[in-house]
Amino acid sequence: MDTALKAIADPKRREILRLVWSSEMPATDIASHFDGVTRSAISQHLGVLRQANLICERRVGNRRLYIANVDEMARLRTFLDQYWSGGLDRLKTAAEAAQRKKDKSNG
Amino acid sequence: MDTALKAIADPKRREILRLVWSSEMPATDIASHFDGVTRSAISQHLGVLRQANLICERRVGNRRLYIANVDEMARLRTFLDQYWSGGLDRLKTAAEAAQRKKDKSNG
DNA sequence: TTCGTGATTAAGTTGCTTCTTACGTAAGTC
DNA sequence: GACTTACGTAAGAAGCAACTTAATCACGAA
Repeated sequence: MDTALKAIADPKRREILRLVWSSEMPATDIASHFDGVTRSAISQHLGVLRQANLICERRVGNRRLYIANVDEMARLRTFLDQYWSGGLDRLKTAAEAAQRKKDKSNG
Repeated sequence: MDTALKAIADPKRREILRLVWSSEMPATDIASHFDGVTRSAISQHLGVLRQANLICERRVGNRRLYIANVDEMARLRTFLDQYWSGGLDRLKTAAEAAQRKKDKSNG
């Protein structure tokens, strides 16, 4: 999960994810969306995204088509949602613990 | 926004944020929650979080109390929510563009 | 003003990221 | 087979990130 978070922390990689969000795209097309960066650099970004399981690769003849891994994206989103709501959970847990302590001292 | 994303990409910093999520905590207490890491290292993590505007610092006498910056957290969360739903927006925009093209060719 | 405590900052090490150039490989074209 | 296209991988440079130790700063107490 940490790998995925670090992967989307990079703006270029977020942009790549956007490009392959809803439809497949070959590596060359992805790279051509970025000016002043070599194809190799993009290929390495794709490697990072693949390692984070955020994209899927499919080989067709000469080319490799990439598309976002929606499931993993959803997992990441859920993880973050749980993190955001973690503060509330913490408060709740603390309140419950306090209640138990109180009950114990009163029993 | 990028700074904030990179800040929360680190597990130690996420843990720190958790600690100061709902109530202030002095730096020493924060550091004591981490084994095998010096106070200095934690202080530097606090610096990163402060630079990302994710925590607020308050000086009381000798000590510095930290607490999460809820507003900035909310902004970050919104940013990510918009990012996740960006795929749908993309589809929508593409569909609208296609529609306009169609209308134009028919008009 | 001197001392102790809480905490950051400085300096330096180690390791990771990002990038480029150069090379390698597999699939298509002639 | 020779050549091109589409890509990944290797190697190395430059910069950044995380950590440690040592020095420093801010404050309160004596």
